[in-house]
Amino acid sequence: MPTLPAALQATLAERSYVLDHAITARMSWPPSLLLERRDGSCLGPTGPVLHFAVDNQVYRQGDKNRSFYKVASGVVRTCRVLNDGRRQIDAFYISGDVFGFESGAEHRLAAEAVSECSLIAYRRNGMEKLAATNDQVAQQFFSHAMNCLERTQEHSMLLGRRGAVEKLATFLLEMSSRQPGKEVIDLPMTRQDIADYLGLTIETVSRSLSQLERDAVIELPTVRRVCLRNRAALYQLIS
Amino acid sequence: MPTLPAALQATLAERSYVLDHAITARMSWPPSLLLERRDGSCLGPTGPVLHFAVDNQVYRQGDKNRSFYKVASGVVRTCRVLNDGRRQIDAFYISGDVFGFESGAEHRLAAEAVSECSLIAYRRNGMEKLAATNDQVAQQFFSHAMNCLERTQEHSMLLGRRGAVEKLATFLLEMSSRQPGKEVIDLPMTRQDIADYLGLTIETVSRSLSQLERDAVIELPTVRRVCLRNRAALYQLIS
DNA sequence: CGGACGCTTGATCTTCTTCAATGCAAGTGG
DNA sequence: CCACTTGCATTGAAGAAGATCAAGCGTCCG
Repeated sequence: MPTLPAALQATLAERSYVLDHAITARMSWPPSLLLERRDGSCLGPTGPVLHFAVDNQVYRQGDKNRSFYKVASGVVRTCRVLNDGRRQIDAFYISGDVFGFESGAEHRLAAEAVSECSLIAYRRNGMEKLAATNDQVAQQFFSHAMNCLERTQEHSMLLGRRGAVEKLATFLLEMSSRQPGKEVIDLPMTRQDIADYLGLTIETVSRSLSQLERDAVIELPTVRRVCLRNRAALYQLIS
Repeated sequence: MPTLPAALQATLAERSYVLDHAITARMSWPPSLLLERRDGSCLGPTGPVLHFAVDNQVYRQGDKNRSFYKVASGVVRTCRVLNDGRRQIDAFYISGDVFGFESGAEHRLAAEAVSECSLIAYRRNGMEKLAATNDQVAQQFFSHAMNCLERTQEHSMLLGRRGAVEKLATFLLEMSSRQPGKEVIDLPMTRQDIADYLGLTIETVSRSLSQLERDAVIELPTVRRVCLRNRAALYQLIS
């Protein structure tokens, strides 16, 4: 998914929802949804643009499911936690991604700000009415659900059957594919977040990264920045 | 999900598709879809009833995605395998469940017969045309996709953050909920299948079951039959 | 400068896997 | 009907991967 030009980003922050993901919407993982027309008018009944500080919750597990959201800037994670504190992060969402799209009356996953971020809220019942009358919107919703499903299935394979280093390799390539063109990846999330996404501990994440650096597959110029030195090796790791 | 009366099962095998899952379709995991009208007429363009012997493949990873299927009898598994042979089973499908519902041009998961089974095939392009003109069908498809998504997300939590015994406890309760009323569960799949579903090895599955039996939580009258002696203990395990 | 926070690294421990042997039930052929 | 094979399943012992526990390090920020 192409990142938006800075000017457009700025406009976005000003509550003008000009986006053009029509082409990419169907094919790519990032759960993008075309919620705006080309002329900039809004397709559905939106709520306000919301701002969240790091680690603030957009909604909790069990919260009434009234809205879903599109990331205007920043990064969001969705996750589930067991009552003994173990956490599984389901996905990370970056600029342009849509999350919080669930069918039940309550959110089954929590959503939290990984970094400072702004979100556009979409009222769920409004959008559902819209989908009922607008086939294209309904199609978009369906498409979005299927994309999420396929990605989650892929994630299950990862969690169930891959070792620590393989998990990290997969993660890095996934992150890379979402910041295309860039050879140096920015990791907006903590090691704990990565660990909870991959079903590992922070220590194992750290060790696996060090391992990859020792093997000259990656470089870690700073702690939150990764340079993929040997993509082929990474691809081979995930076989 | 209620099992069908024997007479109805027989009729079904004769290519008459009288089913009535309308009420359960929206709420339960088993991915049920209402593909037949109450009067017995078929809602969409179906293919034939197909029969598969144990371990036969309904379709492979990469096969053209032309149909999806409803289980008339028997059990089916969907899975992905890595090229070194590691396998992750995504789900088991029993009588009444719909599987093979994907949006891409090719199947990303394989589907195989766990036991001898018969399936009703539905042509994908026909159903898509139908969905485009029939809102109720489109709604069913969407609903189905969301159900699958939620179940897969739950499964991710299991794979990433639960220990062996917890995994088994979850699995047994899940199986139990799909054979409601029965205190003795039939496991139609092998230990290897269970292992690949839970991200474990057969040995660990076996040991965990023995463990649970030693703790008087379950009983194993035969190797493929489990009796839940202490449901409360199982629920507590999954906390 | 000092503290807080997140990250790394090492040592040890646990859990699960791997390897190998045995058991058990169903099916086959003498 | 009974040996014999065959295909799961169980069990034990050894090993490995990852978790846990415990320092230390770096960087950011007051």
